[in-house]
Amino acid sequence: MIDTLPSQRLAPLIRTLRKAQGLSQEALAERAGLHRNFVSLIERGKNQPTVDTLFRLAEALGVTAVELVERISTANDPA
Amino acid sequence: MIDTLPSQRLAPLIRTLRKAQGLSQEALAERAGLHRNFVSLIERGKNQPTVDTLFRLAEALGVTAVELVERISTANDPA
DNA sequence: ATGTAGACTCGTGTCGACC
DNA sequence: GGGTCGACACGAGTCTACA
Repeated sequence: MIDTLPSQRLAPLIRTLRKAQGLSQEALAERAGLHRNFVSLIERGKNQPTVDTLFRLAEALGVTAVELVERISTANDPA
Repeated sequence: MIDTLPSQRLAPLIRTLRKAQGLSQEALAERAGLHRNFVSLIERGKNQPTVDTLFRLAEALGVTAVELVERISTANDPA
């Protein structure tokens, strides 16, 4: 059973993957066609993305959306 | 390359899976803790869910969120 | 049982500025 | 480079009602 909300598990994962790519929030935002502030909010779990935005973030991070979802679906710490 | 938006590919898939479970929109909505109208909008591609809502829909459909995302990530028709 | 319409609340997502 | 604030447009999500 997963008690934490997916979006809360997604937040730190985005940050981890972004740093693994050596990207700044600004660079990630530009790649994903999003605003810099929004990336900041997502990484801190203040906002959660919609489905389309999730896919754009995944692509910008160089991973598949499936990979993102897999990692926030596991019981272990995704980051 | 995937030109169609994920949310647009998700729409018919939700409907297919729901019918495969023999559920009405109402029943699915109740299971997922959503409103009946919202399910109707999603299945017709008028609205797209957020990440948390996607997970709740997946669970209510008896599949994993990973499975949903896998099927809307393929080049083939997910439904 | 589904689609649609309207009205509503609140969150997503943008933008500029500042720290 | 990142956090935060305020303001904004628009979309997510609820609800009632009708076809």
